[in-house]
Amino acid sequence: MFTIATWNINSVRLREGLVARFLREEAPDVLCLQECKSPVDKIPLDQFRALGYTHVVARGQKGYNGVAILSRLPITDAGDRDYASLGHARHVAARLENGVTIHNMYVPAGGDTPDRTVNEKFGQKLDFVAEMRDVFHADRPERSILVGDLNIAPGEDDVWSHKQMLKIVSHTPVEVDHLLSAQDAGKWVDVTRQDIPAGLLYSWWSYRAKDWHAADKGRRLDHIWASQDIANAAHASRILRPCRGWDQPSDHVPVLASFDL
DNA sequence: ATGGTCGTCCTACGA
Repeated sequence: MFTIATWNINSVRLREGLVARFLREEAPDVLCLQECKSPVDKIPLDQFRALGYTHVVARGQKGYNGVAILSRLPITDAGDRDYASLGHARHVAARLENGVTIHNMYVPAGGDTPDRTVNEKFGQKLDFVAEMRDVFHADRPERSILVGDLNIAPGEDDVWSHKQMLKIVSHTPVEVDHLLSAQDAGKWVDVTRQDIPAGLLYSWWSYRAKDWHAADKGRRLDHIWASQDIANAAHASRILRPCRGWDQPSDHVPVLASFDL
């Protein structure tokens, strides 16, 4: 059995202490981070190594984006892909010794206006997810786990108000269609919803709310998917809402799952 | 309808 976690950390350098606290308290075998906002050689790894996370596979750039996989199990680098040819550090893959491949993804947020004719970023987001669909269609994933900040909340219970979110980037029908097509092309199973099928579920709350907890206008943007062949090994999914209340928090909280593999 | 908050790095820009 192993556990995997995904967390958009919104600067790993600023929140090194929060990552260390999470690793001490939850001790996942693998932690996938997004929005590290750091070149790989400036990620503060010493504290993570001291906690047992001695294996690291990462891609980074200065100031923006960046994905990292920290593991206390041995992993090897399984490459990356420049989805939508943006030149951004938004994907990296690693392989465990049991043959499981882990994809760590950070899908573009897509800007404020859900119209690619006036907002280039929205088009890039759709193109990114369409390329995910094409890649999974051409080469159907096996013994694979895909995690990350997909920046899309697909279900009605993945947002605080389905009706009020229909024209808000992250929950528009065209984005949801793209994401579900990518999921279907790879025969990916949404592990979090397999484990917790009913009810509101959020992994992100805006910094702009006066009282994020009271307003509770959240969205489930962070996901753990498993390929069909290993989906029945997944269990014990959790979303750690309390992390949003930590000092100087990320606007995202960790999502976890366990696999009997 | 609007403005609200962060992080990075220099002044906006992306989220």
